[in-house]
Amino acid sequence: MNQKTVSEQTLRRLPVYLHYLRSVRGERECISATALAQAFGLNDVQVRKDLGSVSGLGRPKVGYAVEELIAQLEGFLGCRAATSVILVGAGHLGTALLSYAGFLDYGLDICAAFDCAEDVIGRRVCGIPVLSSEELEAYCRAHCIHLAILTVPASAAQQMCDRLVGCGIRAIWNFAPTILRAPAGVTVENENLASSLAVLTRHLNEGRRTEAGESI
Amino acid sequence: MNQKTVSEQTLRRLPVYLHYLRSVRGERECISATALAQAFGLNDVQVRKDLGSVSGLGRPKVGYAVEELIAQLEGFLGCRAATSVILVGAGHLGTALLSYAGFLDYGLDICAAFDCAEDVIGRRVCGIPVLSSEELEAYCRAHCIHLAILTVPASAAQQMCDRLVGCGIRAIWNFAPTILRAPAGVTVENENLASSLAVLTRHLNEGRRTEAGESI
DNA sequence: CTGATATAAATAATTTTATATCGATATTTT
DNA sequence: AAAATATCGATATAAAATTATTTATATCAG
Repeated sequence: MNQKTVSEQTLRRLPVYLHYLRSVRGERECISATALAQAFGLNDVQVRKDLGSVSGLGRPKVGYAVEELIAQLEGFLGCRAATSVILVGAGHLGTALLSYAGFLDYGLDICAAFDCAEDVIGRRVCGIPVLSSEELEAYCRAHCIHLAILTVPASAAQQMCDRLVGCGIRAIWNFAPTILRAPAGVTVENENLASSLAVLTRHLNEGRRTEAGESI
Repeated sequence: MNQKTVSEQTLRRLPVYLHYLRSVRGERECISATALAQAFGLNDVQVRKDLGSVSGLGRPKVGYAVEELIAQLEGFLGCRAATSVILVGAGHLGTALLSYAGFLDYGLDICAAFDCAEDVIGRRVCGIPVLSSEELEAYCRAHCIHLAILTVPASAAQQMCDRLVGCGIRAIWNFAPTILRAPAGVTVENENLASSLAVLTRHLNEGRRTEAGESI
């Protein structure tokens, strides 16, 4: 079994490779690490190392068999057995995520959404039922849900986080612009838009500064 | 001038500090790096180092003056002078972002959205006008736009990226699940949901494996 | 004024991540 | 069949980031 410990950075790149490989499947039988690296603007050795941690059957002069690699990545990332997940907060962003079909490709099956607004409860968004948040605890326990997507307003996030932890959730994907405090054993992944933004605006400002001269 | 080069990891944390500081402003005059670290589950030295790269006026036994620190972070991150930005693709996700008020806090001013669907063109979402994508080039040049948020379907992303580059955009915030190829000088920040997801599901699976025993 | 204490700042050590180098191997060309 | 070439895999090196340790300093209680 190839269950090596993969670094976090590598782990984050693997789904990116997978997505690309899926897009070229059929077009080509094999692909080299060099070609992959070029497609992403990465170092080829890095790609090889990343792939090596889940596969290890690249052939010199040829590369990796696309289908085989896809299968291995899917296996490693757990895209085969779908994980059931709930979404809490069926507002704009929540709805956007519900209607994003791509999740299933990565083994995520959103089975229900929860909200507290009367006018959305009982409706379906892309086939996914929106339930009253009062049913949250009962539903999670009954369906053994361990992963939740949190898209409520920042003001309600921590309170909802506590409720989720209370009913057995072990991982929370937080889209609310707040830092959540959760006990050890519960992972919180903050999808922090402000962070990405900081990187972009720095680039813009650097460009401007260089443009302006700044000669000695 | 404190214009040191800040590492990317640090840069990504700064907006998080800023957000937290804003939430406690008024409540307290000063705050220590230790307290900040605890709030985020980070190492206190790291917080101090991060803050040191933009500020450097913490006082022993007291910490940092909240208001002063906010001002310095805002200055450094460029939250003062708002950057004009356009959003391309007014679908679910696009609308969610348009209605997310928080961007202005980080100096982002979404001044227009573009789409090609007849039924949304001409409408306003949260006060922001949705224009026809045919007007894209003219608008960007007329308003000197350099930053674009891309929320079109993956299939249209690369093509739209090329158009944006063509009309002077220098930074693209890509939400489409594709890798974009852009010339040097144009930064593309991919908001990659699949990567975050990989981290979460690994945690879930690790938990399950440990739970199951795995004794020798 | 003095000493205890909390905290910042500086420095060092560790860990993680990325890149470069090199030999081995399969494929293609001659 | 032999040589050339592209590529993998492993190892080594370098860079970056995080964490630990130490030192210095400001505040507060007595």
